[in-house]
Amino acid sequence: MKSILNRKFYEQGINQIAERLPGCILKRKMTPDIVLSGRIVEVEIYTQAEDPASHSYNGKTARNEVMFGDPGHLYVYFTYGMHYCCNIVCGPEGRGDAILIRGVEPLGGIDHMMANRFGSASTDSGKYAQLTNGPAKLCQAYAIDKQMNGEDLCGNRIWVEEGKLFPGETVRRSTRIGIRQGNEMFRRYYIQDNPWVSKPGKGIKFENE
DNA sequence: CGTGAGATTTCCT
DNA sequence: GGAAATCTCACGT
Repeated sequence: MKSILNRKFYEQGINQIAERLPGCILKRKMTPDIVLSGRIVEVEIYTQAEDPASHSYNGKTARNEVMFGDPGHLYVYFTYGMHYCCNIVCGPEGRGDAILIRGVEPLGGIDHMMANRFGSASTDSGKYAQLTNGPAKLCQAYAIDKQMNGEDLCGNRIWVEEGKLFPGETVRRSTRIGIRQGNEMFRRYYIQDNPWVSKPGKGIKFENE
């Protein structure tokens, strides 16, 4: 069993956390017998101070207050009237900084993920390819909703385990997806060519091109 | 392939 | 009132 990322990990600088998260394993215990797991392949940074795209940019509200709390907790928000997305709160406390998890590669509990997303376990390869390659998709697969908002990632319901990149894998950076402001910053980190990375829309710029 | 509508919460103007 | 850190489905090419 790999080691669980501890509070110290989440108290690092947010850029360093974002660089290290790809390759790490997101796990969620549903029951003592059912643990969902997947490898993080894509994240985005949002910060309060200089980022107009961040929910925290205009200060604390009832919705975003978790972002301002202890690092290493989960910030879950509801958007577009339909979807939940989950973030990892980063430090320091009092500042609204967090990292959005945008894509994971399913590893364990896949039948349960399929049931959470499509209503029943399925072997449909088309559905499987759409299981967790987007922020709202992976939340649905992991059954993460507003009840998980504020959940401690150093607890025993949901956590992240240490992971690494395989030989040949590279973390690249680009501008972020689906935002109108702050879209000049290279704050999206993803494993190049991994099929579970969400599809970039138009207007995305890549670093080193 | 592409575009567009609809799901309907939370926040800001 | 309108936009938003999204996704799915329908329809036209």
